[in-house]
Amino acid sequence: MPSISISPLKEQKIGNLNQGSKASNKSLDRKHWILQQRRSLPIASAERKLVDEVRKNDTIIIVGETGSGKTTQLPQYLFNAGFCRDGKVIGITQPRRVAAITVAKRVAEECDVQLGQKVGYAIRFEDATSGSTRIKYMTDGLLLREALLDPILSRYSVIIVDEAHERTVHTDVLLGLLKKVQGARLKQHKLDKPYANNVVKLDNECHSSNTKFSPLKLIIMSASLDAKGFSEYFGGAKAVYVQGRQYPVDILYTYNPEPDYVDATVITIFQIHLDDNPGDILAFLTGQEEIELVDMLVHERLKQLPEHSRNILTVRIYSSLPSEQQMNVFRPTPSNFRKVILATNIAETSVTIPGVKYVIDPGVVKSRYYNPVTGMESLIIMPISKAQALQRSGRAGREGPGKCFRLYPESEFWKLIDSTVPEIKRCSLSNVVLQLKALGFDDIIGFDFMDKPSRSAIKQSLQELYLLGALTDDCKLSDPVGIQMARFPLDPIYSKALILSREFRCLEEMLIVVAMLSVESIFYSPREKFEEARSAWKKFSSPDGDHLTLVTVFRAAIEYREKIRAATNKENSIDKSLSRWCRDNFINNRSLKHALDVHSQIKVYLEQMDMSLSSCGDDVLQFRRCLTASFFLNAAEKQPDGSYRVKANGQNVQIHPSSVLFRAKPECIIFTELIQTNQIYVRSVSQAWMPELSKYYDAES
DNA sequence: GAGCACTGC
Repeated sequence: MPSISISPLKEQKIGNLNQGSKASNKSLDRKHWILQQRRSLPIASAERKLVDEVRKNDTIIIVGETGSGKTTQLPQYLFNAGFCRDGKVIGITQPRRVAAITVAKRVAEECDVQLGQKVGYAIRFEDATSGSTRIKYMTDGLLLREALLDPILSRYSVIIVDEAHERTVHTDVLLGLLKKVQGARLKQHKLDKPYANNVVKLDNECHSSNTKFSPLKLIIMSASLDAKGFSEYFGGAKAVYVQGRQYPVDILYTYNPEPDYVDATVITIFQIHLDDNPGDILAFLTGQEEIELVDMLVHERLKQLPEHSRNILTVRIYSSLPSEQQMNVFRPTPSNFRKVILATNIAETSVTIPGVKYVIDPGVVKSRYYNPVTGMESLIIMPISKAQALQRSGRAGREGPGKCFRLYPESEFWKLIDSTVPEIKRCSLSNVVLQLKALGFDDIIGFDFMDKPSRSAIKQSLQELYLLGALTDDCKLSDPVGIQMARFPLDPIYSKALILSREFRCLEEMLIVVAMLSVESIFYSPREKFEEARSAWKKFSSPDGDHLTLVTVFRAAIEYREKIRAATNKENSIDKSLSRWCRDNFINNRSLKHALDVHSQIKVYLEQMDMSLSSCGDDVLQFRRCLTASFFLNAAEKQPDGSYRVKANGQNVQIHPSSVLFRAKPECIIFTELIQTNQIYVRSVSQAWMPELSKYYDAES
């Protein structure tokens, strides 16, 4: 693999970005400061070299550690070098929404333009771009959606895939797609012969609309030091190394393996607190329960310390925690206190907490595991990868030299796998397969993935899509069902439910169900207020099951919001009131807001497809029929012992105690979630409608 | 009568 290294220390003049705007002294100071900041970034000295490399190569890999400035600077360098001529756009993808927004804001400020003009961003539910946008930050999933409408991504001259080392499903599918697009555009460019039709088929002969396309420049940016995999995948693409800005972190290992990492974490916290210099501690744990346990243990042992040593403040952070409580980690620590942050791997990449000097890494993570044979997903605690260990220790060196305590011997570290198994190899592929089919790739097993998912996982998804009617007998996308399904940004089974519910005249109800099922748990119950929460939920509960219960919650929220809206017009106070309503009813505010967003987004899609919202009103049976027809793959029958047998595969399951049907135990159920913890549970359960069900399982009945 | 890492369209 050819590669070059770039020294970060030499300074070099950078392009003129402040294009003659008059400003006050204060903002001149700010601009001067920004320019200073930009010039001092490690990447600044490499501007000319990088631009040269991009000119010379169609694909390059940029390896840059945190703090190198690659995400904010490179697009500006390329813009100044003329890569946006003829109105072309530089697109930069991010795995996370927050990153796309914050980076775009920063770059807009650096360029001294209004956000949404020259520099903009686009994420689901939010488009801050315009016709004049030339540097566009977006989530990788969104670019995939864009490709459905414009398969050769004709607006873009350059696409930068950032954080590629994270290897999310979206990143992996995007890499495969971009490779094809690049090939197709190059071929077209060389042919130099415009085609009349507007059909593009990427996996075969390249056709395009009657314009000539310039080649697509591809830049893959990764923070992991090993660029080999990316380079090989892109035919030996050149790798360029850019140094980061990171303080040294001392790595300390234990002499022997720790039998109980929770206990070892608590001991290490106190060891640091009593023996080491001031500085906050970040401890990585696997989940909510473990975090609560460690928090309790720390406070217990704190009582045994002399008064003057009790100056520890603990804060917890994990994703299902309400945002107000998440914000606690950013509150300044009282002087003389040491902050101990107990976090899941949300603190690995998504949230950066200032002030951390010590990291405690027990070396484990809770991770999703998918069994393609049973189609079941479960969460298991497993060892992290070397790359992950590196990422964790790096959290101690953001502001100064730090220390990382790995709660395992060094010999164990070397046994860890190099990098985390890409998500695409451990999740259901139904959505991926549907998207690829819609993009024109018919041969999924032969698709050029960077890491191929297992054959059985692909076959399982093809089978499911076929049963849902998205694929024809010869495995092509069906018209119109498959095509419509691919358009919805939903799980394929939910898309199918929407399409079916039109026939059953209950699209309005199904749209609510699908929106509510597409988000994290709607119900929020703090452990200490469990009973209170349960009685608050009672008023929403429906005897028919959890799905109509969700409909009731959604409608109650809308009704409440409209009532407030009638009284005040201020969006701000409407939001506040709705938050209060959520708190009073033990509803997760963030999840509900998300569901409202999904609901309105899908509604627009439905309108575009001329599917009008029809309601079944009080005809609950009609809704149950539709639910049964949509989720017949998820039907289960009661067994003599009160457990259930899934009709499609004979799997034995239990109704989860959180379901409204937990006690009622009807003869036959439909479920929309399957989860394995101590037992195999189904959640979100409704009564099936037998006559409808027998249509799908008539051989048995 | 249980407990769900983290993202994303």
